[in-house]
Amino acid sequence: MSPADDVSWPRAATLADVASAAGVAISTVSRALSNPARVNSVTRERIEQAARDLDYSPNSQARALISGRTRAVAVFVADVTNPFYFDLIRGTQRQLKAAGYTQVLVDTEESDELEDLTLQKLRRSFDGAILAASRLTDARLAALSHEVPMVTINRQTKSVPSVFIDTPSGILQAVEHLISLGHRKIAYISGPETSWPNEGRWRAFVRATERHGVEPQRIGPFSPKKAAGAAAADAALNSGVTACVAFNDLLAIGMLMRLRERGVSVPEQLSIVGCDDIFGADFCNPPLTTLTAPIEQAGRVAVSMLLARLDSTTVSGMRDRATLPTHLTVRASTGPVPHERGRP
Amino acid sequence: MSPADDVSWPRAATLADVASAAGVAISTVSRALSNPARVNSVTRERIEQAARDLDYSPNSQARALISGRTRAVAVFVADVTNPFYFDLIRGTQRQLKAAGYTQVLVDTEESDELEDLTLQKLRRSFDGAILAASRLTDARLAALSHEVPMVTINRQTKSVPSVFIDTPSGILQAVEHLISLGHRKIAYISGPETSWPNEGRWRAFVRATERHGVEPQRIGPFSPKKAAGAAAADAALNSGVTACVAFNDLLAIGMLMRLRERGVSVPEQLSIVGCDDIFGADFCNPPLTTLTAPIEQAGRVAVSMLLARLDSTTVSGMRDRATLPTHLTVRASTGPVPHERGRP
DNA sequence: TTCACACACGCAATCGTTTGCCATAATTTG
DNA sequence: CAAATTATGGCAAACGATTGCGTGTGTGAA
Repeated sequence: MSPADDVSWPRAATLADVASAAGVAISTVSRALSNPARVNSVTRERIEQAARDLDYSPNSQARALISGRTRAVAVFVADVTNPFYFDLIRGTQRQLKAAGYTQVLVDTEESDELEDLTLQKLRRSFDGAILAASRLTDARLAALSHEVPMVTINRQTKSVPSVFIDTPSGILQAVEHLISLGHRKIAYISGPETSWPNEGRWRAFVRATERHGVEPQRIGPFSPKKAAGAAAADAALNSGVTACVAFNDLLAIGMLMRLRERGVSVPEQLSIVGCDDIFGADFCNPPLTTLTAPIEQAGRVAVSMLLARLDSTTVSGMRDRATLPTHLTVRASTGPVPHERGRP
Repeated sequence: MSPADDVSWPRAATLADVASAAGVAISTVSRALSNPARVNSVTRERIEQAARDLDYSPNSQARALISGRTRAVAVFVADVTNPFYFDLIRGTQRQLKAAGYTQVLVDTEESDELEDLTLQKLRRSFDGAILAASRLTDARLAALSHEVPMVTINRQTKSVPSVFIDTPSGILQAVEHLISLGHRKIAYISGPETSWPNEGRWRAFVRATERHGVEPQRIGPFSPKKAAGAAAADAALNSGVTACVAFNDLLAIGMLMRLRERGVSVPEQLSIVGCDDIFGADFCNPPLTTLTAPIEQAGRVAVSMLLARLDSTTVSGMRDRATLPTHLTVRASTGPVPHERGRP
C-alpha cells in the first residue's frame, strides 16, 4: 500500500461516543474521567474501559474553550538559528513538559513588528509567553503584558517580570582578566543596537574600563551571527586594540575564523572574550574564553515564574525578578598582551 | 508599579462584543471578517472599525472546534539539544510560518514510549506531525499514521510519507575518499542501535568497504552526543584503525576533543569523517571533513509534503517520498594514511 | 400591480467539553 | 419508621466561532 492511498483520518472518539458505549450520560463520563471521586466506582470502571476501547482522548480545543486555558506557553526567540536559544529552549521545554504544558516556539526573526503582531494574534492560543530578548519598546511591552501573562529574559522593564542573566557583572571580570594580562587597548565588539542586553554589556564595559583608567572603545554594530564576525575581526585589527570583548560567542567565533584565515594568531596577536558560552565555544580554535551564562537555567526559571502566576489565584508575594550570575571561563583565546613592535 | 500588582487579564473581545458595538448580529460580524463579499460594504466598514476599536482577535480554539483544524503542526525531535535539529527546526519553522501554521515543538528525549504517548495525547491539538528520527516500530508508525497525518524524516516506512537524507550514498563517497588517501583499516563509529539512520549508514559502510576489499569494522554503539566522543575516540585508537566514519558530527567532534586531549594529532595519526555538517563542524579543530546534509531543506520539504495532504482534498498523485542528496565536504580532519611504525 | 430574484442580514444549530442544578435512590439518624 | 442526609447520575446551559436556512427589503421585468 502506498502512503498516498491512505486517505482516511477517522473521526476521533468523543465523550458522546464513550457515553453511549458505557450506557451513561456525557456528563457522567466527563466526571468519571476528570473527577473520579464524584462517580460510583463500578460505573467509573465501565466508563474507563469504554474510553480505553475507543482510544478516547479529550479534545483540548473544546476544553480550552470553556476553561479559557490552553495549557500551552509560547516561547519567543529572536532567531531559532542562534545556538544561544537552544539551551534556552531546552530549559523551557523541560520545565514546561514537567508541568504538563506544551511549548509553542515562535521565531520573531529579530523584528519587533513580527513579535508584536504574533503576540497579538496568537494571544488566545497560549496561557502565557516567555520573551527571550524582546525587541519591543518598554511601553509596548507594558501594554501587552496586560493582555498576556508574560516573563521576559534578558530584558528588564518595571511592568513585566523578568529573568536576567547578569552578564554585565561578568564583563567586569572579563575586563579585569584582560587588564591583568597587560592589555590596555581593549574594544567592545557591539551587537545590534536594538538589542537590550547589548547596551547593558556596553555600559558595563565602559564602567569596567574606566575604573582601570583605560579608554573604552566600541566597534560595531554587528549582526550577532558568525558571518558578521569577519567584518568585526577586520575592524578590530584595524583599530589597533590588543584585546576585545564580543557581544556574544557567535560573533567571537566568527572573528576567530576570520583571524585564522588572515593568519593572525589568537591570543598571541589579539585576545578575544565572548559572551554566553554557547555550544561550540569549547571546541572552536582556539577554545574561547567566555562569560559562561546559565542559559538553560534561565529558561527553567522563566517558566517557573510564569507558571506560578498562571496557576495561583493570588499573585501577591511572588518573585517577579530573578538575576542569574555568570562567571568567566578562561580558555585559550586570551593571553598576555603582545610586545610592542620593535621592543622585546 | 510592581509587576506583581498586575493581576488583571481582561477578557478579550469576542464576536458578540464586536456585534453589539457595531449593532449587528454575530453571524454578520463573522461573515464580514472572513467572507467580506458576503456583506454590504458600509456595514462591513462599521464592523471592521468596531473590531479594530475592541482589538478583536478570533479565538482559535473555538475555530478549531468547528473546523477540526488547529493550523498547528507538531515537530517531534529526539533531543532539542542536538544541533542537527537546529537546522531542521529552522526549516520547518520557516515553512510553517509561511503557510500560516504554528509550530509545536516536542522533545521525545529519544524515548519511543514518550513519542508514542505524546503523539496520542496531543493528536487533536495539531493537524499533522513531522517525525524527525522516530524511534517507533514500523507497525506502530503505520497504526499512528491512521490517526494523525504525518511525515517522517530519515525514516522510511511504506505506510508513511517520508523525507530521506541520503547519507548512505554519501558514505560511499566518504569511504572512497579515505581509501584514496591510502587508508585500509577503517571503522564505523556507531550511533544508538535503535536509530534507523544509524543502521542505514552502517550497511552503506559495509557495502562501500567491501567493494574495495576492505574489512568493515564497527565500533560502538555510542550515544550521539559530544560527551560520548571520548569513549569512541579511545575505542577507535585501541582498535588500530587509521580512519573512521562517525555516525554523526556530534560524536566526531567529541572524538576530536578527546584526541587533542590525548595528544594524538588529527589527521596525521587518525582521520575522521563526520555526518551531517552541523553547526560547529566548520570551526572545530581541526575543521571536520563531513557529509553535508541539506537539513534545513529536509525540514522545509517535510512541511510541504505534510501541508499538501492537509490542504488538498484529493491525495492522489501526491509525492509521498523525497530523497535529498548529500555530498562530502573535505576539510582538515582527513589526510593521508600514517606511515607504519618504524617504516618511512 | 405583481411576480421573481438578488441582496443583506438574523436565527439557531453545531463543534466537544465542563459544571451548576436537580431528581432520584440509598443510606444514616433520631 | 419517618426524616434528613448523602451518593449518584442526568439535563441543559455555557464557551466562541461558523454556516445552512429563512426572512425582509429593494430592484427590475412582465
